[in-house]
Amino acid sequence: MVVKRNTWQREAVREALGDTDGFVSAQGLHSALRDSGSPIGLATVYRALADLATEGDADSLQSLDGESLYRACTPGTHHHHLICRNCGLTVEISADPVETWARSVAADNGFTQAAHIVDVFGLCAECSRAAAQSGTAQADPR
Amino acid sequence: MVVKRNTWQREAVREALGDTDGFVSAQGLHSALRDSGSPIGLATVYRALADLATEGDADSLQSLDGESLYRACTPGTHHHHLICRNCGLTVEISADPVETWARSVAADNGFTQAAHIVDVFGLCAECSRAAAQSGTAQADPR
DNA sequence: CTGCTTTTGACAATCATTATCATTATGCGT
DNA sequence: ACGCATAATGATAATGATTGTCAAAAGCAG
Repeated sequence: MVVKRNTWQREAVREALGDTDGFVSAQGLHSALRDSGSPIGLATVYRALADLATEGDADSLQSLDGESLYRACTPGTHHHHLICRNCGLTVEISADPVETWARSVAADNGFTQAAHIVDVFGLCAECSRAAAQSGTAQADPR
Repeated sequence: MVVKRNTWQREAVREALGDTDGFVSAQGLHSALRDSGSPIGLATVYRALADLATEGDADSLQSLDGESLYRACTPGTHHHHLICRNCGLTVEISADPVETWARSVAADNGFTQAAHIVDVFGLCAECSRAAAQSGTAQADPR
């Protein structure tokens, strides 16, 4: 691969990722695109996502059950997420204290080009209530 | 499952995990045990590891290529990692400011049972130097 | 020791992701 | 605008880690 070409598929992925608010799995993004009428292939979504990640236009992290999740990464707006592990509700949160902490910790250890993954999972107010009522407040994170 | 039983297999896994210094994949631990003469089964290693993780005796994180890595975890010590995305060097970091921040952010939004993912990626001192010299500071994590 | 129940372990099943490879389409030179 | 070299696509097979299954083999209480 010496020259990179522009295809509508790549753009579609980029756009779909941008339209999504929280995190999406590659598979999820693929079916979303399919539902929107795009006959895009699964492998292509994976490739596009990987490219976006390498170019810095997307962030990737691993979900608790091993899926790779992606999110659009608008340069300039850096924020994190508070995610309900039951209903999937996602709240954007800013984490200024964490930003500075991450930078200093990295610097203290001689690391450069520090990026960080910071996300908080929990049960949102509603799901907390539901869980508390249903006897077993046992919420298996898996 | 009402009663938990003690088997030599479970102990073997616990011990093997303790003897290992860094992180091990389930598969890696399994073959290590096999090499040591234990005729333990792969599925059992997975189960034991999962149990240890739920009991808080082990930490688990996902490697960059999707494997689940485990490590012995002294109960009570909660910490995060600073990982070199080039050579894989891992430094344990404590993140007290982040802990409190995570809790308060979660509480502010009505979330309960907050867990968090906090990991910092970067280039360690050595790799930074190497990258700076080799013209293209492009380090593909994959 | 006996019996009931958990645990094991070999193997099949699953799931996400990656490789394959023939086909299509893009970008550049003309 | 046309054609060509070649990168990109996409259907599908392959891979690899993890989990489910279930009969057989322990553990533990009495």
